[in-house]
Amino acid sequence: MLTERQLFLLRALVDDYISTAEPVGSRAIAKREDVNYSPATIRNDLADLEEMGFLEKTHTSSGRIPSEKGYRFYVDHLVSPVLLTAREMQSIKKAFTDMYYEVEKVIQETAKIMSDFTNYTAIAMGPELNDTKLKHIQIIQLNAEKAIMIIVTDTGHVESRTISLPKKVSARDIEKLINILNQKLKNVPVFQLKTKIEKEIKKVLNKHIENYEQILSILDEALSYHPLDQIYYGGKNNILAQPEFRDVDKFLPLLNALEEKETIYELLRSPSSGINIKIGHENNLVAIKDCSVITASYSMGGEHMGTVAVIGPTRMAYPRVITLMEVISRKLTHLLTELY
Amino acid sequence: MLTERQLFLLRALVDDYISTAEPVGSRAIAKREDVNYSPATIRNDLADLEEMGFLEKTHTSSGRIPSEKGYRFYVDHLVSPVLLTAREMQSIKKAFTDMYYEVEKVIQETAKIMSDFTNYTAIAMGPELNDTKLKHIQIIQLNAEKAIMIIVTDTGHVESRTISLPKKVSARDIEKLINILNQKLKNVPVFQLKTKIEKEIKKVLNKHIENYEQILSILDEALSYHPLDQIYYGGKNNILAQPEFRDVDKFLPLLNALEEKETIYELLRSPSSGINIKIGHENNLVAIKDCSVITASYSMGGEHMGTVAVIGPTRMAYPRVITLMEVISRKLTHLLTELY
DNA sequence: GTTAGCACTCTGGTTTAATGAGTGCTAATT
DNA sequence: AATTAGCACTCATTAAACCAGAGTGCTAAC
Repeated sequence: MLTERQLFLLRALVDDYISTAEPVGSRAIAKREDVNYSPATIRNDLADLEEMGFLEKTHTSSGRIPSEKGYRFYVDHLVSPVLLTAREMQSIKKAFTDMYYEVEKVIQETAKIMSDFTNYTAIAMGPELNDTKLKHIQIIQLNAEKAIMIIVTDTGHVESRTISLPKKVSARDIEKLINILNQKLKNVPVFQLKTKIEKEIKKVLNKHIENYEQILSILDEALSYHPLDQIYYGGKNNILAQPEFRDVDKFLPLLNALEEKETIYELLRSPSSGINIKIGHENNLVAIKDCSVITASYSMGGEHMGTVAVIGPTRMAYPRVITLMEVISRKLTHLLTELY
Repeated sequence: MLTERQLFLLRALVDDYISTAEPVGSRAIAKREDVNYSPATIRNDLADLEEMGFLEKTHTSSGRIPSEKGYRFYVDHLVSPVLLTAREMQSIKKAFTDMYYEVEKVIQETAKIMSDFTNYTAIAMGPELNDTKLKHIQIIQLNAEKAIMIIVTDTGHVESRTISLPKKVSARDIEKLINILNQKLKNVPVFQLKTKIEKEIKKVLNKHIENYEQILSILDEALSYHPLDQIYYGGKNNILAQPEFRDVDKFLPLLNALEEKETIYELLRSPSSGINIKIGHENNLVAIKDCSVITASYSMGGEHMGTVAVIGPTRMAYPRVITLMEVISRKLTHLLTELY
C-alpha cells in the first residue's frame, strides 16, 4: 500500500517528468515550494516506489522516471483534472463553428484542432456507416462498358464506385434497376444492404430485368465499404518535436506505422465508448511501444459514429489531453447531431 | 569550354557521388578501371571544374561534390540513358494491370509504384478536371435544410458537396432544376460550368423556378473544385533513409512542406509537358533546397490530365529516375486512355 | 521517522592526440 | 606542352582521457 506521501511524490515526479522530459531527482522535488521533506526522505520513498515498479532509473545514479506501471497508476488514480482557460475554450468553440457542412470535412478538421491544441499527433476515424441509412442510390452510365454507382446516406456521406457493366444491359434496364433499388432500399441501414438485396430484391429483379445476376454480383462488390478511407491525420510530424524521438531509429517505425492505415485502424478501433487510454506496450504494437494513445468516441444522434485519438510519447501531458479530448468529443458529437 | 576528359571526369564524379554519398577524391576516380590518368592529372582537372563552378568541396582538403550547377550540367548533357531490367519492366507492367478501375485509385497507386521503384518520395497529382465534361448532375435532398449535390464527369470523377437549401424551395423545384441543369449542361467542360450557368441557364430558370437566385449562388460555390484533394503520396518517409537527411532540422521542414498541399500544388504545377527536372534552389522553396524534383505529366486521350513527381535529394539517381518516370507516365497515360 | 553527511556512480561535455583521406604545388618525366 | 611523382599541409573523424555535476545509497545523528 502506498502512503500519502508516496502518492504525493509519485504524482509530483510524474508531473515534473512530463514537463521537463528529464529524469527527476530527489533534490528537484524537494525544491518545490509545496514540499517540506528533505531530499533524503524523498530518496527513501522514491526507492520504495522503484521497488514496487512505479519508477525506473536510466542508470544507477540518475534521477528517476515513471515506468509504464507508474504512468498507469498516475492515469488511474492521480490525474488532477485540468481546466482549460476561457481563452482556449473560446478558441475551440470558434474552430467548431467555422466549419464546413460536410461530415468528412468536420472530422478532418477535428484532427487538425486536436493536434493544434495538444501538440501531439492526432487521428480521426469515421464516420462509420454502421447505422446510417441509405438515402439514395444512383447508377450513371459513362459509356458502353462502364458506369458509376453512387450511394448517398442520410448523414450526407457519398460513396461512389466505378463498375463495369455486363455486355447485355440496356440503358432501360439500368433505369429500372435504379428505381427498384431506390424503392426497396431507401432507409435501409447500410450494413444490411447486402443481405437485403440477397433476400428481397433478387426476386423482384428477376421479373423485370434480364441478366440481372451479373449486375447484382457487381453491385455486391461495389457495396463493400472501406473504412480505411476515413482516417484523417493532424500534426503528423508533431511527434518529431518530442525529445524522446530525436533519433531516426526511434521515430521511423512510428512514422511508417502511421502510414499504414490498416495498422492504425486496428489500433484505434476502440472497444468501449468514452475516453480510453493505452500506455506504451498496452497498445500491442511494437512501433509505438514508447507512445501512449488516448482515444475518445463521438456519436451522432446517439449512435456511435467513430473515434478520435491523440498519440504522443508515454510521457504525455495526460491531464490536459484528457480534458481536451472530453471537450472535443462532446463538441464534435454536438455539431454532428445538430447538422443532421 | 570543357575538354573531353573534363566531361568524362565530371560524369564519373557525379555518378560516384550519387551512389556513395561521400565526397569523391582524385584517387577514387583514378582507381576506376576505365580511367588511365593519374590522380594528379585528375586533380588538376577537378580544380578547373571547381573553378568553373561545377564542383564544390566540403572543406579545404576534402574530396569534391557536385554543385547545383554541376548537377544541372550533368542532367542536361551527361546522363547516359539507363535501361530497366526486363524483370523491372515486367514488374511495373504487372503493377499497372492489377489496378482498380477508378481513376483516382489508379493515380494513387501510381504514387506507390513510383516510390517503390525509386526509393524516394513520390507525389501524384490529378486528374485535373480542366477538359473533362459534365456527365451528370444530381441534387439529393437530405432534409428540409440540406441537400447533397453530386457531379459526375465523363472520366468517372465524382464530386459531391453538401449544400444548405434556401427556405422556400420545394422538392418539385429541385427536380425541375436538376432536369434543366442536366439538359443544358451535359457535355459542357467542367471549367466552363460557372460561366455557362451565368450566361444561359439563368434566364431559363427564371421562368420555371421561384427563388432561383439563392439556389444559383449556392450552386456556384459548390462548383469550385479543390485540386488539393487530388494529391497522393507514396513512400512519404523514404526520404528519411537518405544520409543527407539524418538530422531532424534537415528533414523536418521538408516533411512539413509535404503536408502542406497548397505548397506541393504550387511546386508541382508543371509548366511544360514531358519530363521536367528541378534541382535544389531551382524549386524556389527553401524547405526543399536540398532536394531535386522530377516531374512528368500524364494525359488521357491526348488531354493533359495531371502530374506525377519524385522528390529526392539533389544527389538523386537521375538516370534511373528519369527513365522510370518516362516509363510510368507512358503506362499511366496508356491505362487511363484505355479505361475511358 | 526524518535528516545531514559522505562516498560512490554515471553522464556529458571538453580537450588532446592520432589517423587518414585528400588537396595544391613544384619539379621531374614523357 | 601535357602528365605524373613527390611532398608538405589541411581538415574531419575517432578514440582516449579528463573533469564537473547531478544524483544515489547508506550510515549515523537528530
